[in-house]
Amino acid sequence: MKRRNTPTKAAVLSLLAGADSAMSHDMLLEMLEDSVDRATIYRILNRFCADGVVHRVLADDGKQYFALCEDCAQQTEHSHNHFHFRCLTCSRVECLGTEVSVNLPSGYRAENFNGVISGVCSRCG
Amino acid sequence: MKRRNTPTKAAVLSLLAGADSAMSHDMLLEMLEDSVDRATIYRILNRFCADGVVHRVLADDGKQYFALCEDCAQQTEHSHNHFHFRCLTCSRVECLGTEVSVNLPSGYRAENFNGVISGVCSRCG
DNA sequence: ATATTATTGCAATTAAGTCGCAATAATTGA
DNA sequence: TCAATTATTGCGACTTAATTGCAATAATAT
Repeated sequence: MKRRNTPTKAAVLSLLAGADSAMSHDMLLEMLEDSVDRATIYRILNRFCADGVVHRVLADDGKQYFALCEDCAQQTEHSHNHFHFRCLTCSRVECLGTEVSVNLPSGYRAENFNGVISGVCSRCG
Repeated sequence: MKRRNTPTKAAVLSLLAGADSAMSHDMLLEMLEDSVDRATIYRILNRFCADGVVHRVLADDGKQYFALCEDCAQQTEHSHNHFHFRCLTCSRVECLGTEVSVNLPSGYRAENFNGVISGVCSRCG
């Protein structure tokens, strides 16, 4: 399963790189002006996740949002224990820098972290 | 919109009260042996949420889970800043007691907190 | 007992995401 | 450079979670 470079893949990547917030499938689809099939975008994003290029956030609106793994790319222990903030007004999903550590009961092993706080951001408040 | 007491509402409430973990729609439906319509359960749970009887957790499997607001019932500031743990093996969603405080950038106002960690719990690990 | 209206059941619908499969197009190697 | 291999795409159908409209039912108040 060696990965190939395709125009669409590159386009999605550059959109994510240029974005100042996490993006959903619809947002990407819209920005690509429907020149690409929905399923293709889903698949590209899933591959990015599998490859650790991007991380996935399931927001409390039930949608998945994706953001580039910028800072965490170099780290060996690839953890995403930080929160995301979803603005109920402008519906932007942005990354809150602060890493959070939750100590689990003994015997528990964490595999995935998903923390979302929704509310109103400063520019909408 | 004054609330009425119905057998189904009481049944759902007692199931939630007796559960040691958060419950999803399907789980409730199954425990009620399909004697109640799906939509009814959804509506009852949404009313419970609106009334602050129950809190809703959106887990990273894309499903909603509901748990009684036990400890937090008496508090005036009704905050749910605690994590839930979803076991990937037994798929139980349980409440992690520890309250977490995330400090937002200035000008941000939090409305909702949704924190889920998934992994393997002690009895499955 | 009766009127009011919240709640229910049913069916249809929305929305997010996935999947199978044939067609297309990156890559690899001669 | 060209052909072979196979990852990727597009299309459509499908799955799953949850919501909604509406008529029928039943809990409450008078």
